[in-house]
Amino acid sequence: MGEKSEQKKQFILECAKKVFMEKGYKDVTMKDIVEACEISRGGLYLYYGSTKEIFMDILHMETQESDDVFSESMPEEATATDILMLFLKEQKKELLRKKNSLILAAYEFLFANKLPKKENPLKRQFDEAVYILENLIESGVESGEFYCEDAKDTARNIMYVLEGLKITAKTIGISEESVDKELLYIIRGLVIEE
Amino acid sequence: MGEKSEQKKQFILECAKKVFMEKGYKDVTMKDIVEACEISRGGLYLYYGSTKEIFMDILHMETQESDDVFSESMPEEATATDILMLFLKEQKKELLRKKNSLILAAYEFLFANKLPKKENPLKRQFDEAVYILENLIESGVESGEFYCEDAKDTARNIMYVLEGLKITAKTIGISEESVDKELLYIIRGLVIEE
Amino acid sequence: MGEKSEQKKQFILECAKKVFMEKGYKDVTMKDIVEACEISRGGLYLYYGSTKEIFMDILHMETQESDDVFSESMPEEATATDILMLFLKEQKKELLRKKNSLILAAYEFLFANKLPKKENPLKRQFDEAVYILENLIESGVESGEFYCEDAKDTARNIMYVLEGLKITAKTIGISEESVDKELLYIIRGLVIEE
Amino acid sequence: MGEKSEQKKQFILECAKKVFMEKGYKDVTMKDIVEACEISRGGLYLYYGSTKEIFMDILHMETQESDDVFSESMPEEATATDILMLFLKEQKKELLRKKNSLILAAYEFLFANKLPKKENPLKRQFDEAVYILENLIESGVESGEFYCEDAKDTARNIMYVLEGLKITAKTIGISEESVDKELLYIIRGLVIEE
DNA sequence: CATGAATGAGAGTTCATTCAT
DNA sequence: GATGAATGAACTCTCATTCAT
Repeated sequence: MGEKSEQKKQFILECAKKVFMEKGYKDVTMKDIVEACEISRGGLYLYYGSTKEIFMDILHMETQESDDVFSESMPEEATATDILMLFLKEQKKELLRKKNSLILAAYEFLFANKLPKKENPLKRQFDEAVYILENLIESGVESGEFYCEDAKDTARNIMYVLEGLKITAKTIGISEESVDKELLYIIRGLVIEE
Repeated sequence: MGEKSEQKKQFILECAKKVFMEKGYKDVTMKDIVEACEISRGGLYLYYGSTKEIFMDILHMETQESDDVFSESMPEEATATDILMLFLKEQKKELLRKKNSLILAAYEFLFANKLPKKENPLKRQFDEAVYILENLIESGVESGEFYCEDAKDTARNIMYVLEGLKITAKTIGISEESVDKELLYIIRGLVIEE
Repeated sequence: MGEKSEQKKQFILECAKKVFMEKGYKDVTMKDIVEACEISRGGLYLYYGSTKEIFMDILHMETQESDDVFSESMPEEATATDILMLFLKEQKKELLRKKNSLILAAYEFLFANKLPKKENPLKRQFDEAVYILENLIESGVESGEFYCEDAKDTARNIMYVLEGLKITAKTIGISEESVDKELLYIIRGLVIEE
Repeated sequence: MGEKSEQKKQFILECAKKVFMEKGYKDVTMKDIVEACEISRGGLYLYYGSTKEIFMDILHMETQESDDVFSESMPEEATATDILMLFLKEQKKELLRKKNSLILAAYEFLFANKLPKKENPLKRQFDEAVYILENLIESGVESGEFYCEDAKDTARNIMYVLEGLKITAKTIGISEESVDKELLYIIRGLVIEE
């Protein structure tokens, strides 16, 4: 398969992604994806043999693209607090998003397919986020903005809270107010108020 | 439906529960449940019209039974710390359990069926746990065991962390060590060390 | 599955047999059989999971029924020569039959599925025919009708010739005249002419 | 089609032959042959429109090449008995061969495609073998090695036995011992023992 | 000539659901 | 009430065949 076929794969992934965002993982059939791509039944099978294959590629694609939150569009003189606030705001936006989210599909996928940790893109994403948060916290401590005994432990704790909020949002539902309250709790545990 | 029919329903729920624990929610077919109950196909339809109906009843049944953690087998003279430790230990046991858990099925179910908050048994369960934790924390503060500015906020935070650990365990996997570290983090944030 | 289901199976086998006689083995699909039986797609799968299963049952059924050639409708005073002639005549009829024959399908089936000898109904049928022929020849020798050095060897040889005629008829074709000539050759090698 | 194209056809036939030897006739798809030839899907269709066309050409090719058994490597002074023995030995080798045989594919092909006798290469091959055997027997009779009333009839009979052995080997299976016994039976019916 | 991506028909198989008994 | 045979819709997957390049 040459370059062209790589383009087609990309095209399929884009179309399929919409389907997964709409229907989650388990409910999606090859037929759904065929229809979303507006290609033929057999045509899809030239590139992918199952929804699982497709979803794994989407997951890899997605987790590659992300984490740019921190690097992108951040002014030079931003304080650690600024960055933390921005990060949490992004997370809030993501977890309150009703549509256009792959989270549900990703969870469903991981329920059904226990990946070895090395190949689990969400594991990588989680660990990376912890690492970045840790550095951020340390820099905040240095600059006197934050108080924190162990940056790594705190970073991890924040991530678990965020995961908890995410799954809560998707299962029992959560109000924006509740999210705000929780994020504030995090911030208050960290930032030194004057 | 008479009493007899209520018994039969109970019987079906018990059998179906095993299936859901085994296979999650989405993969379970009426056929699976028929086979687990060793009743006839038509027989099952006399009581339940879909796996969804069945699972909803199981969920209600389960959330009714639970929360006994706190009330059961707790000596009179137990301190708030004792009770908290016991609670967290229970949670740890639950979230590390590989089999015999309905968590996955429940998540899958809630992904697929957005219930109104009032009817969502997991919402009730979450709120109850928060309430109980809150009281526990307050009593710990009163007894001088804990330090805490806002018992309700802290209780909620702990619950989100636990939810985060639960979903992490089921998706990207988590080691017992990591769980312990996190629970310790919670305790250290609360208990006044001498 | 009770008695009723056994009847249904019989019914399916009868219908399927016609299909196999028509189309051989490999070309027959479950759909063909469904249509021949005039039942539903899923209905067939209640009884048989593949054309292979069906054909094996047909083969067993068929080889059970046969070999009655010798026992049926044979007058008491029939000589060995009479019986031999009748047997060969039956064989001739069978091998010249254009339609209504399972031979082709059976061959195709055995090409594709190497059965262990014990389970191969054609093996049993062949061996039985050899045995019966052997006894017939011996009785002919005793009565002075036949000359033969070794009845078993001769019986076997005759069966191989018949097999050769059968496959020839089905592949390169054979005229009735050629069959007659060959059967005559067999008879002349056995019967003592006056 | 030029010479070059004829070469390509030859190449395709050689590759396809291996596939047919491996899988028989019916199971072989154009895709299989494309893969075996390592050419493009469309490329194959430039030369052949179906597996049937391909197999017919292979069959013609094969039956042209054969029958060299008698002509090849036969010493001048060989007796009729020597030659007969060699012939039967060759036949035995062929019919016991498990792999690398087109017999099965040829049978399957002829089951599915009733060729007019003139175009049936196996018919030609059979007739030629009868003719050669007939001459051999006559020469053996003349040299006093064989006893035989009608050489043509005997030749034909031998060929049917061999066909019978061949199909038996491919369907119900046959042991080398059984083949030997049968070949011995043929020889004893012909050769004058001293 | 040669390529191989694309198409769509068709086979296999599984289940939710019904219904005569 | 209870049964389980029967139905048919839906999905997966594979190929023969075509056609733009």
